[in-house]
Amino acid sequence: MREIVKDNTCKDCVVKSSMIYILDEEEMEILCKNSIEIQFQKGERIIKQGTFTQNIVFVKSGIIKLHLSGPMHKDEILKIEKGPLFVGVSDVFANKIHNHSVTALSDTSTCFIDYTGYKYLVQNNGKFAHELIKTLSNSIINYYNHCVSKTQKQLAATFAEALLYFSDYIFESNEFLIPITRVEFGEYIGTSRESVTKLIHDFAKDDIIGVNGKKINILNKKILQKISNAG
Amino acid sequence: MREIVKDNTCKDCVVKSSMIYILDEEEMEILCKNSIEIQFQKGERIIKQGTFTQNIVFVKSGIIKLHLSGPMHKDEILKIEKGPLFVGVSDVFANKIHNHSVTALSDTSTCFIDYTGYKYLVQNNGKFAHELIKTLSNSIINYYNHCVSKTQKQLAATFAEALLYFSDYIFESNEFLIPITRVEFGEYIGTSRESVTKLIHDFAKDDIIGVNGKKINILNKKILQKISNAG
DNA sequence: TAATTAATGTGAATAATCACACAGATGAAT
DNA sequence: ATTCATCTGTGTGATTATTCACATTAATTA
Repeated sequence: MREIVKDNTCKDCVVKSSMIYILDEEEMEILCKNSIEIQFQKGERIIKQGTFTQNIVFVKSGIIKLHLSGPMHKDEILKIEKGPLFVGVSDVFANKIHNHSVTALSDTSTCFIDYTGYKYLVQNNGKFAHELIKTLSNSIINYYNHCVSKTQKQLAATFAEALLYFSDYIFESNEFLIPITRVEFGEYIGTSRESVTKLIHDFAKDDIIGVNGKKINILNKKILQKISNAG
Repeated sequence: MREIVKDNTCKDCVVKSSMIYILDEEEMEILCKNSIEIQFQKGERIIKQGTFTQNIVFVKSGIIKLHLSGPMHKDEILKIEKGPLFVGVSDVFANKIHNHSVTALSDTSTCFIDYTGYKYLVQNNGKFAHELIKTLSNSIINYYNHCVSKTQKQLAATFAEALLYFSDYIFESNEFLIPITRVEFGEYIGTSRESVTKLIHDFAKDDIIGVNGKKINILNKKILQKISNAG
């Protein structure tokens, strides 16, 4: 973990979320004073569940997971996402305590932003608030759909969907390194490590994917989509 | 379904959400012009998934379900809630189309509010926006927790949790009529109708609950909580 | 490099869940 | 009252997924 403090980081930063474009220079200054740029290595925790909310975290680049230790103290991955995006926002507004953790799945570049400036802008810039509400709303709806899909589909279909998510959204390539272990993959699609192993081998056996450790090759995306849709 | 159009409905309405207290009289007028009070009977659909978003719906009183037809065209109940609360908010801000349905589980009194006034207030009253953001944030976090709990707990624990939810939150009584059928209960806790039947009978056999059709009597809440927590 | 830990693969046994079949109960519509 | 559709209870075999017990292979560190 490496800290870099700069003046006017945000103004000069090339990575901007859609929410930031709404702000003028003065407002950006409000948001960014006391902000700190921090780098995380793969595996490092960015936000820890149960700690007090002090910052909104802007993930400039990198792949991250949102995960939650459930009632049985078993970890579950809520979402896998990539920068640029804000994380920790709902916790800041809902609670004094972070509801879930955020961990880097690749080397990740972030800005920790003191939440007071963020809250000030929400109350004083209607467009900023509106943009945030849109983001939160989308987030809810996506998670509703994700959850229902996971519940109703059989394991193979959920697994296929996850592979397509990596291929089409996260990496935008048919060849990639899975950014998580088999255990984590189980925590993501709601099954055991062993079942993940078996699914991978079943799919490889049918020449749907090529596998070499963490390296995945989508060989037949059509069938993958068919399995995902068939449920 | 019965429509009642009144002038200044909201101002004189005794049922108010926390969000409404923020508004002054002029702002309430903005929100409520073109609002229509509509009554729904048990079983009637209030919002239909797939239709265009035109209104925010304020549920004044009554029990409702949010439900979503999933990828396999199987219905799943996302949430069971009671008024007063707003529904349809995330859909209005995220999309042109309703992502999920809302259906009355008891006779329900609502106000349909044209969303343009609502959006105007979000952009021009920072406190209103802030309050909405808090509500949405809480909603996300609750659903994260709900979902993880449902995934990780065994069926009996999820079922026990649902009974406690009805008893402690929805009805605030140890004796109540389940507001849903066995099929819907399955759609809510993620199992089949048959399994719900079996769970009910198992719990009744152990004298944890008394059952007579839809009528439920919580006989031993301690054990129910223990089962829910044990996972 | 050896020692240690974390991650992965596999088959067999076990458990959970589903799908179907059939019967009875309830309730709304005519 | 009669009809029809929906809702409910219960058992059974089939299907699906989990767990266990190891074996094996990276990855990390002393």
